Amino acid sequence: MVNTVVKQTGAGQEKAAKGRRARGDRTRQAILEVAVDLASAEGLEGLTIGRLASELSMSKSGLFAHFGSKEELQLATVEAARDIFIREVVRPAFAAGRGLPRLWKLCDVWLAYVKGEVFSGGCFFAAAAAEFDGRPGSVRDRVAGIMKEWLATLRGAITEAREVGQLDADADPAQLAFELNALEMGANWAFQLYGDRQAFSRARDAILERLRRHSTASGSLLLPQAGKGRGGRASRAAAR
Amino acid sequence: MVNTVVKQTGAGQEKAAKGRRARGDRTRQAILEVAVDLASAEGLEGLTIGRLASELSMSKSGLFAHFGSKEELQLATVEAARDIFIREVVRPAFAAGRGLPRLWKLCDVWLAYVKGEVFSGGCFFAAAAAEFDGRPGSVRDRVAGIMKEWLATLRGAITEAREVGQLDADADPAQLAFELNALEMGANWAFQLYGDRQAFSRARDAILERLRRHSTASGSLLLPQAGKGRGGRASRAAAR
DNA sequence: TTGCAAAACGAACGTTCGTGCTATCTTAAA
DNA sequence: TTTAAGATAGCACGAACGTTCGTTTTGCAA
Repeated sequence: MVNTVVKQTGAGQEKAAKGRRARGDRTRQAILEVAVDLASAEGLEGLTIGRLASELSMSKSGLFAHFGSKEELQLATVEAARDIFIREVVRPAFAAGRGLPRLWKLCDVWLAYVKGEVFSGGCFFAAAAAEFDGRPGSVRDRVAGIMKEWLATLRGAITEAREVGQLDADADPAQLAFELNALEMGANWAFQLYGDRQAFSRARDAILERLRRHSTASGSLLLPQAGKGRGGRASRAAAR
Repeated sequence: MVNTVVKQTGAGQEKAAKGRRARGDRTRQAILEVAVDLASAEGLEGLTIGRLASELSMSKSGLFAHFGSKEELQLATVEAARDIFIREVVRPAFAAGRGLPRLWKLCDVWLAYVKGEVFSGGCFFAAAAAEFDGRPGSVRDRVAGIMKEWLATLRGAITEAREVGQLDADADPAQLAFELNALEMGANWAFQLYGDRQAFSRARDAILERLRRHSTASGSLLLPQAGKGRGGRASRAAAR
């Protein structure tokens, strides 16, 4: 039953199965993989050690030993979610050129990250922030810190876009970042609560409108044309 | 200990203390008053019968008898929150004239409702929606229904404003309602997580910009002037 | 082959959860 | 003054929670 979690493969697995310790690390990672998905759907508090253990067909105590406390498990889960977020959203967006293309990509990939159900409960951090915003503690602090990172990333791309003359000088980075983030989270909210996929095209349209409004002549050429792309049903039907 | 909750006042109390039943109803209401505030801060699931009972200095079983199940308690709490929301937000906004004034008032009063901490955990429904969006059941359905009512109220005001020529004909009510709601919830999010009061002026500015963008010449006269009103510190310092 | 530390287990701890059952108190009506 | 219904309390339940403990299994190193 132990090896239900971590199969002792012969060789050629990503990280060579070197020592006893490595085995433990792989189990830990396997636990967190499930924990992250479970927590995004049922909340970090609803993420129960017993539930998690039975989901992985291992004992509560064996699982518990990896973390030492529920709070540590929650923190590790948050950290694992951050890794996934960076891999799925931040890194791909940074493949785009500095400034406006990157800013737009950040927003576009974020919407895809929710739409594609990278986490089955939508944006992990939107859920965690709502759950912990009223409970002081290390989990809350970490979640708040990560969302600050995200806002800083948006602000950074906006500032760059201004510096290279793609956005007007009167575009306030903090204000614009607030609005873009709010529209993204609004799409997440509508999709989670109503399964409303149209929310993504609404958010997309609103964001593009926002960006165009502050774009210089050279900047606006870097944005997708209206009615194109991953838009709603209507825009696809009207295209061509 | 009974009368810790409902004091047996002589007379002149709002509803005359008529019968045994009326007394129970008043206790029920007193329970819900506390329940709503507790739930907005700690969540509808974190709202515990034992905790609620000790908060009211009454027994678990005595309190429990009023509802029969936790789910019924949650539903009653949601309903009580809706009553408060209607009293604090919808009703005041409907005092404003039909169309654009009412639409703006809806947004403005909503921001005040969060800023003024009508519920100590911020917008009750934003919290409840985030908590229950992944758990099917009657609570989720009711919360989703109430938020649909709110969006419909926004859409209704937008449609009215269009009909009386205050908003452009090309302003899509569903799209605009989505954006206004997203910006409001964004302010709630920033305030809950960071205590950031500036978020209110950011949301206010963004909403006004949205409304002005779609306003006709006659409509724009009905909106507050830029940089005036309950804005942030900066706008107050710059005024006059 | 044996030794030994890491990993996982199983059982139990004390607490809290939601939920019943029954007795007692309060009070309008008879 | 008696009666009966409604409101509340007291107590107990089974389950699940996070956590601790001692033991067993596992697999590299000597």
